[in-house]
Amino acid sequence: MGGKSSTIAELLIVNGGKLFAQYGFDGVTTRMISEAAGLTLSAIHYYFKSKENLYLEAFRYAHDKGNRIDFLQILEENPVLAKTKKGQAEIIRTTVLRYFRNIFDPGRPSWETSLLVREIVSPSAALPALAQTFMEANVNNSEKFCKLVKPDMNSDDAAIWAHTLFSHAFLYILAKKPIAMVRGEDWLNEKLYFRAAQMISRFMIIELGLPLPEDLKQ
Amino acid sequence: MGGKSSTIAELLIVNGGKLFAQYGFDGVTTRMISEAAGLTLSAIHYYFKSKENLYLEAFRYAHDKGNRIDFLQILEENPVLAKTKKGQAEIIRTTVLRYFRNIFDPGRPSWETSLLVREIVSPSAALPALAQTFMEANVNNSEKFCKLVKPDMNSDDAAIWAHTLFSHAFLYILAKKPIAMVRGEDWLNEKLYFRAAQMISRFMIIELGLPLPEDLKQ
DNA sequence: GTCTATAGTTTGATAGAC
DNA sequence: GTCTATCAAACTATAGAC
Repeated sequence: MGGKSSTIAELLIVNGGKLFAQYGFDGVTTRMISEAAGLTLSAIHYYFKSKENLYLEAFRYAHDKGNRIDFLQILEENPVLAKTKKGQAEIIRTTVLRYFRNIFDPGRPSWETSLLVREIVSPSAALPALAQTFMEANVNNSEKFCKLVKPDMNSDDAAIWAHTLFSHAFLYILAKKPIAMVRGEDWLNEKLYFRAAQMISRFMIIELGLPLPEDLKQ
Repeated sequence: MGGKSSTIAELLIVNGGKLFAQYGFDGVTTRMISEAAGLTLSAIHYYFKSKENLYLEAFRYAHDKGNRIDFLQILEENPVLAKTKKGQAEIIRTTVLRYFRNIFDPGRPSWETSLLVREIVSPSAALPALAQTFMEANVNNSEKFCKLVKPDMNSDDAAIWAHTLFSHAFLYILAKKPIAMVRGEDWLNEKLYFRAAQMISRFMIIELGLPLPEDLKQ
């Protein structure tokens, strides 16, 4: 039944999560996981009963570790910002930058994020949980912010607007290997993520008719 | 040895390709494919020797069927367009629209596109071929066009600029199911793709400092 | 060429010694 | 709790009848 904070259980969750994030549920065997953890196959079934159960626990682990970052969050921290157009633009710029920083922070193990994203691509029994929390917060809150700035905004357009941020992150998380093949191993570095964040926030700010901060002007 | 246009071989390729596109290589068994094709397991090994071989043939099939759509293509069709800023904006708008139309045309089986995209997410032995042709044409030609319009454009920024289009398509192809869960089954329809194409081309045109066509103004 | 039957592995999961 | 040994099922692939 997935011991809560047992060292061994967490060892299996982390090693399993890394492998699931990289190869997907079907691409990983229980033997691969137990070997990576320096244990035998039986350990998995002792702590988690089944492979699927281990996956769900790894997913929950990754899900709980993910920081909440969306447009409403910064608005909650500093409600005054929302009152001016300049402040609203600032919310966008800060959110996009935080979003990229959080996802691509090299000092933070990124398999948690990859696992969540891979669940979107290859849905399993864990998808409903992901849809209700992660996507709800990201997509729907973005839409709420969008309509707060521009009340007459079409609901579909608001979603597409938000996708500009998510789809870039989605691409950079999932297509790391092919991108490295085409553009070189070191291309997806911190500097590039910063430039991407700049361009994306520039678009999102202009699209909502807000004034562009000085440092985002071309 | 993959018979070139034998009806049975193509039947296996199409049925296998559809399943590979949906569940990935590891998520599909040879029995699933042969049953879907109304044949027995042996047919696969008779026509293609191995499961991996069938996958590679299905990938090649999907790859060959994919129409080339990139910014340089329209420029080749109508070289005069590139000479004015208005024409350059037109190239962007037309390319983005064609790109979305091609990918999301309901009258066209879309498993070919899904299979190519899934190869990006879960690379196999077929990735190098994909990287050298599909991605080369899409990403690099976009960069070339970008620099043609704006010669002093930073090379990294040009790539990020192009990713705006690709990442949206990437998201809508791969995240169909979770998006349907969050926003409803019918949300990703033709009308939405058209609106997405409008917003994306609006961004790409503005970002390059080109004049916005009348019908793209908000 | 397409089938049935089956070989040879690998998989997830279990039993039982310690 | 962790191991070795093993099971039953599913897998890819092959052999051989027709």
